[in-house]
Amino acid sequence: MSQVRVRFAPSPTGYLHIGGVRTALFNWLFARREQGTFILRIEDTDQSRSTDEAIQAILDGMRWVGLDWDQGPFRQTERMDLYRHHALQLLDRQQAYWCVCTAEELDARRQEAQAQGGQQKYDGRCREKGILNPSGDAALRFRAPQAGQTIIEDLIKGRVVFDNAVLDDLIILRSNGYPTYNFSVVVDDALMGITHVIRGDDHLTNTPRQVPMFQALGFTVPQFGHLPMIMGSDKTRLSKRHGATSVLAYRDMGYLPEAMINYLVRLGWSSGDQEIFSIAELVEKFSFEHVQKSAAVFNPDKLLWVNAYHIRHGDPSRIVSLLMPFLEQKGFGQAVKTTPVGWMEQLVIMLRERARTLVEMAAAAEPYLMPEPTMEPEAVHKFLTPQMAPILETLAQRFNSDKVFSKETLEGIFKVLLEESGLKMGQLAQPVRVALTGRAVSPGIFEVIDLLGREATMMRLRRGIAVAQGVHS
RNA sequence: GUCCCCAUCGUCUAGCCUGGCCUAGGACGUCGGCCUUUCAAGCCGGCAACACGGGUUCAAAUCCCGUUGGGGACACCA
Repeated sequence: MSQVRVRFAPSPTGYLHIGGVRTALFNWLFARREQGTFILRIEDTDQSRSTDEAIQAILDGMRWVGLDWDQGPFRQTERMDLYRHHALQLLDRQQAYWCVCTAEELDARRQEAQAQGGQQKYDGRCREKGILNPSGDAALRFRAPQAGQTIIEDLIKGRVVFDNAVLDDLIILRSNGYPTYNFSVVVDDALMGITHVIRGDDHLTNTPRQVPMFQALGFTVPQFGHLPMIMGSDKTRLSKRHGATSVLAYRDMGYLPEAMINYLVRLGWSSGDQEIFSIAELVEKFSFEHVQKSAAVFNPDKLLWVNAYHIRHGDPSRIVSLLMPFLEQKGFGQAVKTTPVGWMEQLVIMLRERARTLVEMAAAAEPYLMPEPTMEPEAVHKFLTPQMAPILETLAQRFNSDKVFSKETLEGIFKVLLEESGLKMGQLAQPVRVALTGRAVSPGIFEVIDLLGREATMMRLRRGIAVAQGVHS
């Protein structure tokens, strides 16, 4: 049984795009499922566009979503000798030839052909020149087959047939000595023993160009699987216009990596009616059989829902640690450090029902992390009225004299007071809520009291009473 | 322009390969209700799709052909 070897091969020309993450994910899932090897390769042969920052962003993004690689990251610029060696080998075998047409000439001819509506491919004028030692700048071209067909048995699309007549004599070595994409991929995929090339279907038409190169080089042709693309709401290729497309932007917006993975995998893949998956479940269930052939529209609303689900059902201690950077950003770093872990977990459990992102959760956490939470003016105006002051005072006294200060006894105190005063639950709970949190919206009032504990509850209640009495309003 | 891919609710999809169980299922969103101390969460329900036209067949969302529509590729970018 031959071991599965797959790769993710991004070019470092910008941040890591979520479309790229999905491609990486499918490769990773397949590798893990088959207990194969997942390789990370950086395709940086375009010197003018590749940057070190982009490489860093790719690695950071991959690490954040948890797609760990078994080999690499390899950089193509460190493997130049390999490409040159194999290109020259093709030259020796006359499967490649030197072309002395300049980029400008080619450009002009292409435009002319386009104007006349003709085929936009290299006219082959250097094909039979037999140039052996080009004097000036020259590029090496692959002699592509012009007869017959190239047939791809795609893992996702099925059988795809191309007439070789449409094949161009691609440049494989630029005049600056650098290999071009279609050639370096072939050499690397072959040398790295890649068994399955899983990539976006924008590469489908590159496949018949690459297959003859594998053959000319004497390499085994790998299997191919072309994933449908992700599109924006207007059905055009997903780009910045549609919103954030960098994975790290989603991290910063408070999305969980597992939610990102869960959402992305469902974009083009399914397992019956199931919507929520753990990573382990995905590894167990993933297969190309259920990968969709058609493109999918990215839906931020559903991603948000998936994220909220994972926040609600995730391990609280994990959510606490993921939440930490957002709390630090708000200046609560110190406050949290001196807070017991168990208390933080309770806070998260209390807040998770109404937070769709970690950013929302951090905002909701504020009143509980500061000794004197800021009071929303409208909430104060509406609920902390002078006539509420005596009732709150009574409540405070009874709370204070309560021996155990537990959720149950406090609820009892509340009930008795409601009966005595004739107030409805909402009429009492809202003022208390504003006194304790400064807001008109919060988790259940007894949960809040329970989390705050006697001391903080009493302090805040007193402050609320003062506000209600008009000490400042 | 040439080549290639694709086509089920607004969106993600199940079903299609191996026609009948489909009055087309689920999810997001949306609308209405329940629950309720606010807001959520949860629960119940509504609206909403087989692109079109021909075949094949007793029977087609499912098979075949065409049309239309969408996407992708045609660089000394990847």
